[in-house]
Amino acid sequence: MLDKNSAKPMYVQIEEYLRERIKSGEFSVGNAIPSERKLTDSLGVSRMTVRQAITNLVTEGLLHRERGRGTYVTSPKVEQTLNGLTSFTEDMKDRKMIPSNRLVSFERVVPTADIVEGLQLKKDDEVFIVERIRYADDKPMAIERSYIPVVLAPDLNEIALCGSFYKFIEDKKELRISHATQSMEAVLVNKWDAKLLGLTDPSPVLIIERKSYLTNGLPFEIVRSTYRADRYKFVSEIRR
Amino acid sequence: MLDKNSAKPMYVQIEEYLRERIKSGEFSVGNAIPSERKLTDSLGVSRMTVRQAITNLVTEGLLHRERGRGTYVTSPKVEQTLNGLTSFTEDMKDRKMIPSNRLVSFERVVPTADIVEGLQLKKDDEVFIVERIRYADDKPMAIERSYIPVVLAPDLNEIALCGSFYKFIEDKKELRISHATQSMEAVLVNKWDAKLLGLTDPSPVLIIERKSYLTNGLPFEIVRSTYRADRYKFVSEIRR
DNA sequence: CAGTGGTCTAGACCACGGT
DNA sequence: CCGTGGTCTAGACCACTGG
Repeated sequence: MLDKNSAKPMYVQIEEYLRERIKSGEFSVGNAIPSERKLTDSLGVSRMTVRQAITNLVTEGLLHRERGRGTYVTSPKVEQTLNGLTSFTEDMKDRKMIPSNRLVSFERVVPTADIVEGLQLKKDDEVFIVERIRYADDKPMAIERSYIPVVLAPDLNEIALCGSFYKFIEDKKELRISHATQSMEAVLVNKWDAKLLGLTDPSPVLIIERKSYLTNGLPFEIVRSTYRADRYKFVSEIRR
Repeated sequence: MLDKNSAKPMYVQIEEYLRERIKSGEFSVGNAIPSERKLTDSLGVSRMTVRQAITNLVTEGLLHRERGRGTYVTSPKVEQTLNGLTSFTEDMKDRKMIPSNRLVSFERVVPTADIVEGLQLKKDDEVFIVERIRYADDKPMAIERSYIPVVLAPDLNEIALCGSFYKFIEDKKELRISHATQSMEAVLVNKWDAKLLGLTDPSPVLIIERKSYLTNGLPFEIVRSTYRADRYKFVSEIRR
């Protein structure tokens, strides 16, 4: 069942073990899983190790603990992938749509003051500005403009942009992405964007600005997007 | 410094200790805090206890660990309160605006099928429907319609609605709130809502639907809101 | 190499819930 | 009362980063 010699830590194996039993219905929604001490015995590990696995699943929202009673299975979590920091590509795949995109422009310039401040740059530091139109199922979904400090990825080029930029940062540059702050508002589309998005008359659009950070606390990208409101609904999960 | 006999667990005291040193600048952004073993010695607790405190601060996003190097302070978290599951009242206070509201209607009815399904009700179960106009700085901000199962709070009345409904649920009813799922989209306002919100002509509004859950996995409230897009910007923080 | 975080053990006592 | 999760100890070995 569990492999003590595996490279996988025991607590990860225990997480998978519990996840499987829950998915299979052996431990069902609303009911308690075996107590920590029972799992300790049956799995042959120490209680702290069992607790580490359970704690992770509680943080994920799959289980919840009740002192003096037990540990229970919560809702089935349909929303699994809807959270988290994802790229446009991943986002559209989650929505069962086929993503594609067209590069409109790719420049290297000294940015305006708001970007300098937002990306915590020094005076005269350069950024790449990448402007793209994003499609879902071959219909325009959003206009996207990204600002990326040149110093973080001096070798960024149009080819690297074809794949996932997040993957590029994490794999090629050996930097780790931590989190992002995002703002969203609705406005009426302007004429220029309307043309690019294939909209007519007064149509609402969603303006999303996202700033992404590395684990060292430095911002590495600002993205400003304009989404067709008739095709895009933003879904999120909020923890108390 | 730390009080072993306090009702407060040691790891909570250690969290507070670290938070204070970070706020005071003694442990500053981008730099490492003392290693786990040094904290173990200087605080006179075991390493697992120190780790528990640090793990919580890492989950919060205040620290991040680097294997073989150390534990570092991340960005100052301006967004502190912008996340989390909050009520309209709390939300507006965060934005330095004064919230108020007008009760439009308060009914007790058997709801439509979508609400029955969304709240996992049985046939003929009743809900309260609370309709309110929400104001910020005395100007209309949103129209809000809440659906709450009668069975969860049979004594709900207009007075209880003056305060925080979340507090009512948690304190009076001894239920614990876990999380919520939320969707947000932009549309053009209809004539009726335009009148209530004081909008004219084609104006965009944000439609937000939130379903909130208890720790036992059951939904306890659905809220459908229509926000004036010209006055409301939705800000969130996303973790990878 | 010494120092760091990552994982794990085999116990312990506590506070709480239900019988 | 017993069983539950909550907290805590005093060690241990590992894998990784850096000088």
